[in-house]
Amino acid sequence: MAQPSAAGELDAVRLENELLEQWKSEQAFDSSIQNRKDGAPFIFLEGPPTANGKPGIHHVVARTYKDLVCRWKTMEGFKVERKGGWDTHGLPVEIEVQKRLDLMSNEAIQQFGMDAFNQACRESVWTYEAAWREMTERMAYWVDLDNPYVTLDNNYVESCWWALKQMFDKGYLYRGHKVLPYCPQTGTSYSSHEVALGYKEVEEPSVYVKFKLTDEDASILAWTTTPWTLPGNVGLAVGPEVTYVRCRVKEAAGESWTGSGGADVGEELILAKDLMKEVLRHHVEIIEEFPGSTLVGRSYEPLFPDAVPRKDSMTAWTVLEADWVTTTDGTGVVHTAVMYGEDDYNLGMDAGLPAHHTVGMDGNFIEGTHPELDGIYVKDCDATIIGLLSAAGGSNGKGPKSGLLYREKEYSHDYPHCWRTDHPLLYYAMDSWFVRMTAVKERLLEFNDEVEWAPDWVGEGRFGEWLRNVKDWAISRERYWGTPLPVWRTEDGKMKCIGSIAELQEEVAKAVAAGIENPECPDDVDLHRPIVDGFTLLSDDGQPMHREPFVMDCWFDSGCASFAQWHHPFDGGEQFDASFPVDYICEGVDQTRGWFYTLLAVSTTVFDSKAYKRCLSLGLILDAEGKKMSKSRGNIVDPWDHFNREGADATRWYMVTAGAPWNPLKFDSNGVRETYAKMFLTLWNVYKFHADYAALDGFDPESSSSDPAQRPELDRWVLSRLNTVATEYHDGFVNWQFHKACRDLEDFIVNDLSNWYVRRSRRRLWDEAESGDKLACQHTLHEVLTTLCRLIAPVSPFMVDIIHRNLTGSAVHQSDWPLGIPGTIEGATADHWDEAAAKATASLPPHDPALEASMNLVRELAEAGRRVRIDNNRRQRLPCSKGFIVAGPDLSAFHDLLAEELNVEFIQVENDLDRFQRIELAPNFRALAPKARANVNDVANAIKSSEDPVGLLAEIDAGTATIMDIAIERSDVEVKRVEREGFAAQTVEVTHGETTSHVSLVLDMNDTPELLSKGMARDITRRVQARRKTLDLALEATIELEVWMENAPAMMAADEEWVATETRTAACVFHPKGASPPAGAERFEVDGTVVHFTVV
RNA sequence: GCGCGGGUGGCUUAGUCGGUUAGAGCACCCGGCUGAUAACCGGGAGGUCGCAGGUUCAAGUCCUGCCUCGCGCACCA
Repeated sequence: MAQPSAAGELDAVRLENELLEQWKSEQAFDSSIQNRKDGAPFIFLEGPPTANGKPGIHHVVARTYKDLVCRWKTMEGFKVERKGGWDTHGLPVEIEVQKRLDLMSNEAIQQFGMDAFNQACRESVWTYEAAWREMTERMAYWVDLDNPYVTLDNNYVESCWWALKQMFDKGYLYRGHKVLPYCPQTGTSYSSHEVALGYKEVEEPSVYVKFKLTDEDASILAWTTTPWTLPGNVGLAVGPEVTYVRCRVKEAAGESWTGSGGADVGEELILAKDLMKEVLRHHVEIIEEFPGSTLVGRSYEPLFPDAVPRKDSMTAWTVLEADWVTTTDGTGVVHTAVMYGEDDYNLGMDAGLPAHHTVGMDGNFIEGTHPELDGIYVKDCDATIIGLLSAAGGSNGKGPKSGLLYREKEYSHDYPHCWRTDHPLLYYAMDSWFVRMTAVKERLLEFNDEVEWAPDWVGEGRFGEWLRNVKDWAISRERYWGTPLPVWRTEDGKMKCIGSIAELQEEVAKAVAAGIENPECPDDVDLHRPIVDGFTLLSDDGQPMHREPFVMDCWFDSGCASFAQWHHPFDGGEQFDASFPVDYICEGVDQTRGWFYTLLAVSTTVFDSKAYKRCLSLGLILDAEGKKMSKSRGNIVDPWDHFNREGADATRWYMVTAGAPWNPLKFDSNGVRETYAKMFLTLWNVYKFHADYAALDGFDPESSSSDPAQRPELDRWVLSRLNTVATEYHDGFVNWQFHKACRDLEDFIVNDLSNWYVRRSRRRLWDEAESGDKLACQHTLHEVLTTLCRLIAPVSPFMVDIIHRNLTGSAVHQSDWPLGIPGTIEGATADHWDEAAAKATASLPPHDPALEASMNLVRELAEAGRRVRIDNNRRQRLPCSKGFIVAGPDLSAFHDLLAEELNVEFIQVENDLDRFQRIELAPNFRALAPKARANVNDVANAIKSSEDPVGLLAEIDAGTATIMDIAIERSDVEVKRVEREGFAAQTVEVTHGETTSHVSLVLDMNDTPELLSKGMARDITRRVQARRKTLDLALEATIELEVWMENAPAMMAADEEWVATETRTAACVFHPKGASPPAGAERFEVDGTVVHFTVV
């Protein structure tokens, strides 16, 4: 029944594609959850991607880690449901549609019709859904894409409304007028976490401008990097404590002065004393010094007299004081344009400056600002403004002959840009809605402390720092496609927040009853613009209320995912209660200010709870050169390149082993190939070795048995190694060290399993007769392979399922984790379970550390033997009569194995250590240093270079050894035994727990006729085998062999026979000396012997 | 500018409490081994451990400053 069939050649891509079909028809994903329906729940929450962009390799990375943990936990017995999700609202969608329909302004959209526009958005959302689905399925990310949560669904939106109403009722939601980063191209303001996405270094003209005082012939100098804000200037701010100077220009500027601006001799300028050197390009004399406070109240000439109406402001175009003014930049005087800077705005409101826009929402100067500027995009006006200022008398005609520009300087700094359109953002005063995050800061920090972050420094450092500086969340957008802000407002500011469709219907009915006309509001009313804009509600005092014309920041939508995915609180109450807060989320580190934050922000303000318990924050994906992958760079790696070449297994394994999950991953296509060749090919060949012989022999693991305790050392060794490696692997998973876990497991497969166990076991399976030894080997391979399959399954799910199915008849993804299934234990939760009970469910082979240590030594000795031969020029195939093992633990159980590996006739244990070894003493610095202090090096040298180490050691043991007045004790030195010169020997150092010992291997280099004959037989055999292979003969095919030799050792009959048997020769002829070989015979030469042979 | 994380042979990387020969893989060269795979084994070449100071008997490791890359922050006027 579970009898394996032969493996066949590996075609990873075909294998994976066929398996995908099988999984689909078996509903493997679904049953993997159903199998655990009684298990403790482990709650995963999928961060919703946007389906209107193509999935790239970085999505594969994130999905690998999501999938890995979910599969692992499932195997551990937990019930891990995985609802897919799609983020469907917001700017990315709108921009895509705007581009396609050529609607690059808000007017254009409104002309086109909001209704039609939103319909286009709704469709555009799914542009790449098929591509996402294909990628997701192909990489075997198991997630329920058939019942995903979708942020545009009415139910989802209704839950978001509900959440907003909770905030509203708690007083966290408020309407404000603030200066916000604003993008005129998209016509929307941004929240700080969106701004953070778009900082770019730019070089811009900065200008030093003269503000001519009205009552005397002097100008105050101020600096700005945004010349376009100058028409809006209505004030200057100085630090009251800062020392300013008034100085007079003594002589014209030097030749080196370039660029616009300047000053005449005799002109008087005012600026901070500290910044004179930095700013001034003229020789000046200081006329007076004074604190900023004496400047306060002075008035100056507006730069652009018609740009801002004074209205009733008493303080416009005067000097104000502000304590945040410093002398680190500029002139120590801050140009204040009320509407275009946060500080400016606050200062302006306090001081009563006129709040008047000189720039429209489209980013162009408003009519009436200045004839040369009106209607032009502000960022295109730098040169014009500089020109106007520089004219004689300046832009207002009241300045000095030299104009109002003192100096121009290119200035490079990081400036926020729109993360969608790449345009510079303008700080712009506007109406907006906020969530009062500052009110819950302490709670945010407390909840964050409870989250298990991987790596911890993202939580403590990066995210913690963000929370400690938390700002109120600007959640409204002047856009069309999104969750509408459910707040209705009267003209005089009375407000209602609607938290459900039912409530909306109720309010609409009320309004209709009061005679306000309204469209129908059915149960399935579409909760989008413009439908919701059409409803007019009634305030408690009988006034009409209109909806605030905003949509929500789309990050708010995804921040509601933990409950909105269940339509909480309207539906799915139990499901929500049982799954909040979630156990695990995993996204790129770029989500720190994105989803990681909004999830916590929403859960804190709505539920006063954290939203997730564990968060794996992944590093950025870079290209092979270490550059960020981006469409514009054209260095995006298409996952299909690898899915179709090395397969998803290798791609996933590569990603996990390439580095720690939180480190930036340099994605190297070669690395995927290497992983395929090393890890998966090796695994397949080990499996093939087992399966092919198992099929041949009709091996059935269930109908035969082999007591592990009775198996040969080699078997018990590999099983113990498996135990050790599996345990460490599991610990790695627990500690998020997936990379280390997988690297070690790969090393086990390649080194221990393939290169030692299988290599050493090959002949055991060639035996055609049934034997206990063969059975032991088959059972061992069976156990090792099935356990490996289960360990690898969460990371790379394909090949191991094929192997597991063929070996056991069951799917690996329905099987149990070899280290136990805590999820099935009575009373277990995702966080706690009975450790002892969990251990009892583990299924690992016996652990035998002593055996592992011995085998380790054996392997070292085998390697030492090869070194000895190379050092002594003795070819590997020529046997030695004796090999001596000097010192070390008892290895008699491995003598046969060693003899074969070393190609010696006989292993002898040498008890007289001094026959082949001598002693070396090495200083133990750690012990010596405290005693010898500064002399430690001299003492150490004396010990190292001792002429008579044996004598010295004897003195030390007798307690009479003294070097440089320091008594040397046994613990001050390490005794090393090394091979004596003149022998064909090598010494290896082995550590057995605390103690290290030195074991030497000595080979007897003397030849005998028997040895020479044997060696020659092996050489001939090896050449004939190679010939068989090139002739592509079947394994069981027999041949006819003829051999001619010159200058050869005499061949023993037994050796000639051995050649015949090994090479499956029916008729073997060794021609006598002197016979000449036919032309075309194979020829080779070894140690002076020339051999010809023919194979027929 | 401030904060975090890096910088180790051509490439990728390990390096614990500071301990004296800085370890591995890929690639390269030489040799060996193989009815064993795209393999394996041995050896070799290749390193100013970003730079400069400092602490120490001893620094890749600790301290200070600087350079550089990445990420994050922002009241930058």
